[in-house]
Amino acid sequence: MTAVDTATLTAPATIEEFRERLAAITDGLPRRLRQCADHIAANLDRIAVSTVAELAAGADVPPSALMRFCQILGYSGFSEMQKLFRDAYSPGFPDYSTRLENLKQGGAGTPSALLGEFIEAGRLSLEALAKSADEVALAQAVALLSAADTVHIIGLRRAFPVASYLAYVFDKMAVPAMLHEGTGKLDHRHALRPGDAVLAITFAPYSEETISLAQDARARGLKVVALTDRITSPLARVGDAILTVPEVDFGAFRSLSATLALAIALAVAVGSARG
Amino acid sequence: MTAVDTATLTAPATIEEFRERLAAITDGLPRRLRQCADHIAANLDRIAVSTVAELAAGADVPPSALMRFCQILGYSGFSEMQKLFRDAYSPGFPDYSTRLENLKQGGAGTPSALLGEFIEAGRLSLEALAKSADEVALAQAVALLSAADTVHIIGLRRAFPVASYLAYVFDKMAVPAMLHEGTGKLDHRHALRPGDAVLAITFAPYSEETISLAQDARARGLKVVALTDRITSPLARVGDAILTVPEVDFGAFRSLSATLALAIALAVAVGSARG
DNA sequence: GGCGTTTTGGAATAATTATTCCATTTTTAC
DNA sequence: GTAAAAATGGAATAATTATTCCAAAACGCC
Repeated sequence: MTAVDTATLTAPATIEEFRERLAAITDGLPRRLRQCADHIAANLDRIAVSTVAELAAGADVPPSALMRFCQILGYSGFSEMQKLFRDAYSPGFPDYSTRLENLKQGGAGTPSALLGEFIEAGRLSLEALAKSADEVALAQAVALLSAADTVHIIGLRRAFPVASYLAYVFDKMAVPAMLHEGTGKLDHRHALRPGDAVLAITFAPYSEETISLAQDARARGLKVVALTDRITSPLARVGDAILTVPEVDFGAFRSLSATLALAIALAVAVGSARG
Repeated sequence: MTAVDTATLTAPATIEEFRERLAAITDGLPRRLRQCADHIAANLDRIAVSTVAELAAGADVPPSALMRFCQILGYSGFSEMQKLFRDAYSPGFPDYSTRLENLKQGGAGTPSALLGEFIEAGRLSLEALAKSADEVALAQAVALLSAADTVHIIGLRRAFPVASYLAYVFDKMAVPAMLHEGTGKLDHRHALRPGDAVLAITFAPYSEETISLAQDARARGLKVVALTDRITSPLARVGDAILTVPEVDFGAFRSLSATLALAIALAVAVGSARG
């Protein structure tokens, strides 16, 4: 047997474990078995509703290779593995996908097709956010902003809609907040006072004004909450709490669905925390 | 045979048809078969991943009763019926829902729970948009705005983020556009010139300024595209093209996911149509 | 209450699908 | 280049699962 059989003893019991195991063993697998791994990884969602023969055909291997693969993963066979996916199967239901197909069918570039793409991008972003959201960072951010006197919100360009919605929600919830828009090239920096906090939002390509304001606030000892796209963003270096949001772009534009969901949750949580 | 067999000839080919058929025949079915219908209706989402025996057990009937039921619906047997559900199965990622549960588990009111709710609201909105989007109205709206000289965008309060994102996208795509924000109570109404078009956005409770601007534009012979929540909205009366978007609220705040998806699709389509 | 009709349950069978096994090929190590 | 080890494909078999069929039960009608 291969070096892999150290892993043979325990079969993954959740989809998450399954993913990890898959990633861990894929390298160092012989050709046919790797084809299995690749195809399985790319079609996790179809395992629940496929037969050995179908999956094997998709991976372009004989059924027996796929059986071996299941056993390497630690299962007694395909059926046992499939059970995991059948139990976890959640209905991403129904006509939704059919309808999406219809929308896209008009052909690339038609308004309906574009709409279909943006809907899809939004949905993927939300799902990714559900999976990746950092609960600890979110709690931190809520704590920082709840303790602040005034919340200063800054987000320009593509981040501006988010900033303005935050300002709206804070206003409705009676949280003292100020929206910094670059109108008239004034940066209203003097409005930052000790005890305040800054909520800064920016995505690649990062806007300088936003980063500069955040740095400035930091230097003056104010707390900074960063809402950005990656942990490697320049904003992440100056934030006391870092919230990252995975947004799926379609074409040049991002959907903002995930970003807004996170932003509202943050704002509402802060609003309730302040009573 | 029963009175039902008039329907026997054609088997439902989509989930939607299946639903209708089910509803249509359930009354007037003998006891065991009705149990099948009820259980199937309540577990549509598990058909793809279940066996005859499992479903029969769930409905508390012998397998043969379930087989008969499938045939009454017009299928050759269970397998053929199941195929419909296996094919239509849309990849709603397996652990997405698990993770959502985890987020919500923190307890009502915690930041994570809120985030979970907003993600869910966003996703539902997007799905509803996919199902309800009016392709004809969208095409009309694109045509109107593409033909305009300048596009005037107005959306206040909760609609403002949408308006500002539209302004951003139009700018990036070199479409002449002007964002009307209420700054300083100026309404810049004189900026509306013959040949321009207005893109107005408002949701209940509808903002007067937006409606007033739209009416004014209409009176002057400009084309008006309305982006709103219902067909009965006051904005719908003054629009040359009406786009409605079903948004799921959570608490007092709406997710905007669906609205933004529609808005970007519209903007990008207009951008490409203009060259 | 008896007779024709419909419905029912379960056992028998057919079809499909998973799994094993081993002869053959390919790779690896020397 | 050769021998040992690993990987492979496919045919044979086992297991599961779907489907049919029919005797028995329930029902409706007169």
